[in-house]
Amino acid sequence: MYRTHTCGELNIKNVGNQVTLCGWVQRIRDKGSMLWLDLRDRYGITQLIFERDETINELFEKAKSLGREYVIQAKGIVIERQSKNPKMPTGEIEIKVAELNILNKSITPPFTIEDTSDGGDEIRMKYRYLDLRRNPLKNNLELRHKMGVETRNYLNSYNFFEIETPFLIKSTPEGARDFVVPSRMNQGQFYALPQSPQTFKQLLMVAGLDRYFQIVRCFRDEDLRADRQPEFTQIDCEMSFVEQEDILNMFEGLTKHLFKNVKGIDIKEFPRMTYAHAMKNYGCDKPDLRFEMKFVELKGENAGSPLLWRGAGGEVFKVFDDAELVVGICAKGCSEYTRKQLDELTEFVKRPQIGASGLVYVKYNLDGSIKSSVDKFYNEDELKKWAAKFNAAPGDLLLILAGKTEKTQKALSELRLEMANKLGLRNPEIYCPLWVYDFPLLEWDDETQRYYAKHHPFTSPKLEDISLLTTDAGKVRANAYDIVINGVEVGGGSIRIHDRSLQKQMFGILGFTDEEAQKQFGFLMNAFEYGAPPHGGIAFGFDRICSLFGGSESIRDFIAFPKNNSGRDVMIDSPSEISEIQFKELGIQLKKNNKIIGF
RNA sequence: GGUGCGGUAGUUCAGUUGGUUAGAAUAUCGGCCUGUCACGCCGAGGGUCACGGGUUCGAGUCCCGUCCGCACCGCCA
Repeated sequence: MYRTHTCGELNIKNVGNQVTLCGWVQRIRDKGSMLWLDLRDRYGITQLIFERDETINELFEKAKSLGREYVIQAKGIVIERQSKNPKMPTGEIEIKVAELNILNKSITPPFTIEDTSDGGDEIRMKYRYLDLRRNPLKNNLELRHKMGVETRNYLNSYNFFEIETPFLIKSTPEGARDFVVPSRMNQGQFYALPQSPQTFKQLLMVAGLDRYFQIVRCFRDEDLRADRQPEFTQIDCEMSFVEQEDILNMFEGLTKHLFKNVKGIDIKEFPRMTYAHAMKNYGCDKPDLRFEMKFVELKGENAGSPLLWRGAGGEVFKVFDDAELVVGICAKGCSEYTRKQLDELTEFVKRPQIGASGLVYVKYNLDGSIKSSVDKFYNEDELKKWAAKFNAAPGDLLLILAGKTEKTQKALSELRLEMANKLGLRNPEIYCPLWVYDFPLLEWDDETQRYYAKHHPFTSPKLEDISLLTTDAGKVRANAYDIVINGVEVGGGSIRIHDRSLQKQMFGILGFTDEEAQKQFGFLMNAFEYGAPPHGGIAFGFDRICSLFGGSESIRDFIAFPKNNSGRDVMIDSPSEISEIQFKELGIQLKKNNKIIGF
């Protein structure tokens, strides 16, 4: 037996016990004639003590020879410490070692294995197996494990079957780029890795399995971000004989179950908000509801009585006059912002990524006076009317953008988050989930001059909008919904089409000929002819919800072996070239630097 | 595909207008230390300044290109 206990469990009650511990050398404190060693494993740290006068010389010298991250086995007796350390769970005891075995040596690690390591991202990624020894990463993986366990517990209790679906499937042109895998046995043909098990889970519904889930890897060959990996994990779910309401309730339940059982937090009923409402009030379809700061329109579809028509002295303020939308937010308590701070906010919205042309501010000062960047155009009375419209109090700052509706909403939405960051309103310990529903079914793409499915092509249109499909398809709303927490889209789904002719019509609207639709998705439409039940589902971004629960924005910290920005695994150095033989077996040639590789 | 920031000791970083032998902290190694727990004290070693080219009497520093990393935009049904 290698060990009798772990390094996290011994305490004052164990004093006198003979124990054997195994672990890694965290740190050695060598005081000359006595030496302490912190021994670490997954469960914690236990201090070992070696004393020159009381231990045989050979043992003491062996202890002195150890280095960081050596793997050792120590046998000894648990004793009470003379000076205790209340900061650690095992801080009242230490092990007086009688026998020490070096199970494996370690060269000096490239960075320190501490909670706050001295290593940067790059080096820690290269030695990921060392980084994972650190508590923060280890705790993240533990959180992820618990999330998986609780997800299975909940869904199992509601009769969901966990069913695996294939990874080697068929490439389809819609949506994200596929990762493709060449087939050796079918030369010239390729599998694709699934972007999601979408069609398979629908076929499971046709099969009558009724309730399915899978915690499953999905693959998308698109550019990466802090919250996007080429392979990522979804909690993928589908149910038969359900309406939207049933799905929302079931998976609001799952989310609450996870909060309760993993974080110990009780969450109230989730607010529900239409897509249109979210766009109008927050400028985006995944609003962060930890704070208000709702949009107020001074001009636009929802402005009510316009306040902008007359400028002071009869002058017309062209920027506002010509704008499709004039909309702002009220930043509480920010009227004292300096010129420099306001300039920084202006720079923020003018960055190319945001692209607003400028920022109008109105300071509602504590003394009740008003100072704005448009004083030339609007007198104090008019600006006070604006302030009233924003429900602003003395001490508040109005920030106003104008321009094309979509762009302006997006820019103000970014500004809203930025102001909330500055005001400390985005506490990662507070969770505000909500449902957003009634998404548009389709999105028009100017470049290709066609509609794309906003969710995916299997999403059903709302019954009352179906007549619009042939007349004004862009206006059709879908039975689609997202679950949003703290401004993060953690999941989304829809009620699916289960009728062959409607599915066929949908492909038609997306620009597929009947032949193309049949070739790509015939298997699904054929299945619909054999008694497909009404069904719908949802998929949660598992990595994202884990990182959210862990209070982090980056999903990489919640994946054991993630890829970097360019889709590389710098530890194993993939992707990598393959041999000439492999090319030949696959019947593939590659042209690289004007040289043909393969054959 | 695009924008921005970055690449200097094992590691994290500093490095002035372009000017002598490129520094600090930490890690490593050696010495001292009987209650440490971020131990302390003394000392030592450690550099292809990412790579290639250019400007210059002289480049870590300025210019161009390449590579790599991070964040973001496009993209991600």
